[in-house]
Parts: sequence; C-alpha cells; structure tokens
Amino acid sequence: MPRITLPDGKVLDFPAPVTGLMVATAIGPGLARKAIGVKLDGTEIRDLARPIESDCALKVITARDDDPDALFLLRHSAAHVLAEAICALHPGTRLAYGPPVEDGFFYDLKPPQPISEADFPAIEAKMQEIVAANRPFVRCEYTAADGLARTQDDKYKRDNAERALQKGDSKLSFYVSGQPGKDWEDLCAGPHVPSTGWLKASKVMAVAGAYWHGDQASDQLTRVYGTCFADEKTLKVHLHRLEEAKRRNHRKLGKEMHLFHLEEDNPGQVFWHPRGWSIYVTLMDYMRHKQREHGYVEVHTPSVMARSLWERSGHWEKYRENMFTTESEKRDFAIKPMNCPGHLLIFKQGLKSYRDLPMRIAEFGSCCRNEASGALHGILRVRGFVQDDAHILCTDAQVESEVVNFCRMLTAVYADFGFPAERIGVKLATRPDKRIGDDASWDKSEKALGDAVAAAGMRYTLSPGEGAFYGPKLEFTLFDAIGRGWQCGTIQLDSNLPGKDRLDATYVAEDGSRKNCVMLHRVILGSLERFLGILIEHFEGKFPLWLAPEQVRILPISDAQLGFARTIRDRLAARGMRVTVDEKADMLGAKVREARLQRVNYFAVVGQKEVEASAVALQNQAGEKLGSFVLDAFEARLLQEIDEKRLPASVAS
RNA sequence: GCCGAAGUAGCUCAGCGGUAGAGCAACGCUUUCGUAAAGCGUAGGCCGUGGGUUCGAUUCCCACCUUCGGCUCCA
Repeated sequence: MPRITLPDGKVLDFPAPVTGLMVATAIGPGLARKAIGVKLDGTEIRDLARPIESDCALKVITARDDDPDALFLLRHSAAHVLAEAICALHPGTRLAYGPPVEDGFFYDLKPPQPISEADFPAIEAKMQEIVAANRPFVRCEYTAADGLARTQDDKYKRDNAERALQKGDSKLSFYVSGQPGKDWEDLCAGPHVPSTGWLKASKVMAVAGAYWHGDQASDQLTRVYGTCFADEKTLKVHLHRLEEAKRRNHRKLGKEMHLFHLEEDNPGQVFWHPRGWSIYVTLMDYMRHKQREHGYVEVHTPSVMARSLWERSGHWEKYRENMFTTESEKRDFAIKPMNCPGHLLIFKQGLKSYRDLPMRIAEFGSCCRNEASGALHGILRVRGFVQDDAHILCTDAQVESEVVNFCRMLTAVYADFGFPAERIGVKLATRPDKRIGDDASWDKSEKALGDAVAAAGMRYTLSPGEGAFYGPKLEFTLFDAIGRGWQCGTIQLDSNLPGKDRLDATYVAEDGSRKNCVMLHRVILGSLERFLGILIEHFEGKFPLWLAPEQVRILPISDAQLGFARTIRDRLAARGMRVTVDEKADMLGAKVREARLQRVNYFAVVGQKEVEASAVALQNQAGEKLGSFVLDAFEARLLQEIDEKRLPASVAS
C-alpha cells in the first residue's frame, strides 16, 4: 500500500502498487501528458510504467531542458534510438555501451564497416523514422539464466550482463523499442522515456574511437556521439554555442592575429610571433609582480639535468617514457619535465633554519614533456611550455596558512583575467588507491587543504581517489565566457620528494633537531601556452587593453597627416604603450575594417581637423565612436584603462 | 600510442586520371580619400613526404609525417 510523498509535501495513499504514470494522473492529467519518468527518494530515476510498491518521496520528471533528470532520460533513450538506427543500417553491428554524458550521449559499438560523418544523414533519417513511429520503450525482465542466454553470442553485452549480476542484480532487463519479440531490443538497466516520440530534438554529432572498458589493450570500438534535448529550440541554442566555440578557436585566431604558429616538422612546440610574445611577456611580468607581492623569490634552474638527479627524485623511474633525454660523454641527461627537483637543490644549498620557512621558490620554468602524439592539441597541450611554477617549502604546521594565502592570490589573479570567483570551480582530489603514507597523515593533509579553501571563502567539491600518489591536491577550474571549464591552477601537498628517501630537504627546528620539510607544488596559470590559448578563446581575441598586443592604431586619412600620426605614436610609445600607424594608401574605411578585424583595441583617426585641434577621433574595437579627444585626454584615458586592467564588457560580470 | 577524418598559393577554399583554379592578402602603378573592402596590373604552386599502378597521378593504391575529432595519458 504505497504512500507517496510529493515534492510540495502532499501525501497520496494508494491501495495497491501504482505506476509513476498513475501517480502523475492522480496529480493532474496535464502533468501526466508531460511526464517522462519519476524520481524516487531523490535518487532512483524510474520508468513511468514500472510499479512502485513501497512508500517513497516522488518527483514527476517532465520533458524540460533545465532538469538534469529529464535530460538523463531523454539522452539515454536517444542513445537507444541511435543504436537501433545504426543496427538497421549496418546489420551485424555489435553494441557495447551507450550512456548519457555531459551535453549528450554516445554509443560504443562495433559496426562491420567503419562509420564516418558521411553516414550521419542516413542515421539521422532512420532515427527520425523511429521517433515518428512513436513506439513505446518496453521493459522486459528475465531471470539471470534466461537473460544470460539472450546475450550468449554477444561478447560485449554478455560482459555487461555478467557485470550487472556481479553487482548484485538478480534479474536482467532488456528494453524493446516497440513490441517484444518483434522490434529491436537492447540489454539495458534503464530507465527510459515512455516512447520514442519524445526524442524529436536529437542529432548525431561526431564519431570517434574508444576502447572497450577504456583499456588500450582491449578492443577498439567506434563511439558515435549524439545529443538530445526536450525542445528543438534548446538544441538550436546548443548548436549555436558550438558554432561560437568554433569562432573562438585559438588556433584560428592565433593565425588570424599573427600570434604564433606551429611547425609541421616540430610538433608540439610553439613559435611565438611578436604579437603573441607581447602578450606572453605581459603575462610573465604580471605574475612576477604578483609573486613578489606574495613573498616569493624567483630563481632559474637548468633545462638539462643529469640522469642521477632524476633517479634521486624518482622521475627517471616513473616518467622516463615521457622525458626527452640526451647523452654526452657517456652520461645520460634529461630535459626537465618539472622544476621541483631543481628548486629543492637550491633550497638544500646551505643550512636552513625554521626561521627561513616558509620559503616560496618561483620560476618561469621552461619544461619539455614528450606527450603522446595523439594528445597534442593546438597550444593547449604541447611538448614544450613554461609554467608559473613555484614550490613552497614549509613545516606541517604552516601548510594550511600557506594554502589559504595561495587561494587568495589565485582568486585575485584570475579576477584580473576576467574570471571572478563565480567562474572558478574548486576540487579537492583525495587519496588514490595506489599511494604512499599512512591514513592518519592523509586524513590530516586532506583536512588541511579542505579547511584552507573554506578559510579563503571558496567552496569545493570532492574528487575522490584523484589525488597524487604522494598527497592530496586542490584543482582550480576556470569557466570561460561561453561556459566551458578549463583546469588551470593546482596546489599539491608532498612530503615524499623533500623526504629522507628522496631529496632530503631539511631545516633546523627550534629545538635544534633536523627535520624534513613538506613541499607544496603550485601553479596558478599553469602552462603559459595553455593559459594564453584559453584567454584567446575566453576573450575571442579581444584582449583587455593591458594585455593587448596592439593597443592603439593611428589611422591618417591621407599622407598629409602622416607626420602628426607618427608624433602621436612616438608619444604613446614613450609611455610604454603598443601603438602603430597605418601608413598604407588605403581609404579610411579599409583601414578601419582592417583594424577591427585585427582586434586592435582603439583606432584613432587623424585628418586635417584633428591636426588643427591636436586631437584624435577615437573608435574602439566594438565599433563605438567615442568622439574627439585632445592628446592629453587621450593618453590619460588609455593609461587609466591599462592601470585598472579594465575588462571588456563581454566578460565583465 | 590507438580509432576515424583531412592535408592544393601567405590565408579561405574549388578541382580529381590528360599543361593547376578563384577570392582575399602580397608586390607595382593610378587614386590622397572622414569611420567595415578604391581601380588596374604583376607575381605567386615538388597539390604533405616516399613508394606503387598507369603511356600519363594533385587525382587510384600502400606506407610514413602532420593536423583535426575522440580514446588513453596528463608528474
């Protein structure tokens, strides 16, 4: 006799087991028409047609794009429609696994022939056919034996079934899209929407490879990505957002704006052009300044270090495959993939007292890592990069305050780049299965990091098991102007590397004894290459004035104003600004167009009128005409905007 | 590294067994112009690299390199 509690607190009593649909109907026929599933006790999503036998809290899930539960149901069901369509078009296709994911769903399968984008229109047409037929999703349950028998010839489904049974399920469920025995079926735990007709706003997005169980040594499968929304309008918005991401692509903008290039013969290494390097240097200068403010000392350590040092640090053993190595006079060397050993070697010079701690050692460390060729990605994932790296050597007792300090510094830095607190996500990555150190010390260090984040006024979520083998870490993700997340900053607690068995970094404590330091590895921007790539996409190449490679372009109307234009350029350049004059014989319209496309922040038109008034007619990148400015006012305006690090309206919140 | 797709002028792209095409950019000349493209002309190519098939390959086949989309990885 189930007693159902609704979200508003109302209680419905039923004399016998009911289905979600019956509950929805009891609430109202309108709701029943819109219902696609129910959620029990805030955890289990269930088909509308399945019986509910015991008391529970129940939410009716309707087809809405702002409800993650609804999207889960729609996308999980759309994955079935996709799989059915592919099976119909490519008989002999083996199905593996088709879950909903962020932004859509995928289905891993093994078709007899490769599937490519050219097949999408046919797949989508078939899917629309299945949707138009509006066939019900019917759940069929079998005993373990019967269910296993149904998956007998299918390696992947058999494996899924066995895993479900291992997990403790007593029955195996299949979902038929239509009539059992007649229509397509798939082993699946569910849940699903009532019928295929709900899945109108679906689209096949991409095809890629994937491994069975994510294991490189296992079968290679074809992964077909799709997405589905409740409303076709939301699908359009989603597709529009993808277009937007394409427009912001840092590789495209980097080329258009002459920031950098990548050389085919030298994969994974960036050639920075004058304009790109200008931004890069501004980033470094800025961080150098911030680090000084926060009590860091800057150092520089060798790019190539001997194998013996990497053996002592443990890197040779663990990361040998990903290190570039070289040899001289029969000794092995490696190009540094990290800066920490070098920083510890600096720390170890001379005797350190507890009074010297914490010691914050920073370096714009140029590192090389031999990343797998397939992992390279524009300037976001490269083999040669520079980090705003630093290592804080301190005592256990100092960890928490150092982390608080770091979080505050990081928040201030991110805000200057257009990522205010609400655009920062924090994760605490805790102890992994494979780890060193006892549980008591893990308890202590995880708590220290968590407390520090809270003390800095930030919220975090847990990322269980994702910590480094030597200690927990905090990971900071930035959400850009179109909502994409990029992990940048991190701080990791490490007592392994400075420990006795590794590089043995010690200090003399108050009581005269020698103690080992603990170390915090930390970056804020991370790889400058990557961070700059993210900034390009975040700003769509329209950098704030303080970062912009070309802040002002003077546009003379005719050659008669060239001299005046050059005078203005020299004057602003003397104040440290990045200014050019467009000396081409083009007409003004062409010069304006060019300047806007190049994303120059300000363009100052000078004609006869301006020469006479010693002024400029100003326009900004957005195309707003700002009127006439005499030179003093013009210069003051620019300097103030640079000084404030003012952000463009597109990201200011 | 693995799976799929792609690589043609500086850029964006067309062509696809028979002498390599456009627009923009560049360069030259004319124009000196008031807020998103002045006009005319010139030059520009180992059609990613290597092999094969063919009378003939940018085009078809194979291998490799690089890039892109994923997977795996990311100290």
